[in-house]
Amino acid sequence: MDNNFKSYNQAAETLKAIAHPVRLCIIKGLLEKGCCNVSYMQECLDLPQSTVSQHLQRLRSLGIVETERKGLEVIYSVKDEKVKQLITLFLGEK
Amino acid sequence: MDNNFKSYNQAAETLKAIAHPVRLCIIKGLLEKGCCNVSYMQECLDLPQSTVSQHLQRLRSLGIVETERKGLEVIYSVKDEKVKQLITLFLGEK
DNA sequence: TTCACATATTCAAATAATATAATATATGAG
DNA sequence: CTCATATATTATATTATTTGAATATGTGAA
Repeated sequence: MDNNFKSYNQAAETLKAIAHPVRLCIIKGLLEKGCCNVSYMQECLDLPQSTVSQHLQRLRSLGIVETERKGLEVIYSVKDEKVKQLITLFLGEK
Repeated sequence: MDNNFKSYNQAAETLKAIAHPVRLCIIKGLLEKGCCNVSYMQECLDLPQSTVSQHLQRLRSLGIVETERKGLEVIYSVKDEKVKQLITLFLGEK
């Protein structure tokens, strides 16, 4: 049981970002669909636009998801491989 | 992107319990050592007894760790297999 | 029983996370 | 340029988490 504060803090930060039902749903959905724009997620989740956007920014700031602009839309997809594995582990296949 | 609230909430609850530097350290330490009493963890972590105990109770209430009393001491160990895999994934081998 | 030790629980204060309305920015069409 | 649409940011109120001192409980020894 060592004192590697930094790695524990870093792992905790990533896990906290994932540990929310809406963000789990976003990540799972992105994995199933491959990628997705914000409006579509917003419809599926039935949440205010700013709520969805803030969840997405949180995931993006940690490198969990990445974005690509396509005209007016911003397309999100899951980037972090460990997170992909984690979701498979906790939310089943696909 | 379905609406399986229940499973997302349940997964989020477990992940939230893990997503804290102290609790990560506890779980990692338990995995490395196999099992451990509270006083030892308290020393390693250099935190007040009630703080450590509260973190442990949170992990225990979700079935992430389990306990066995041995005289005055209570021995903790990691019970949840998915959590073991998650820790290996995020905090390296062992 | 009484005592010492190990652990658990309660309470209160401090801090962090969440949700949403309002506002701002970016892009493409006309 | 102006407008409409898609997305991001800010401000703030609400709620949840974390912490540690104080207190309580459980166990074994004498």
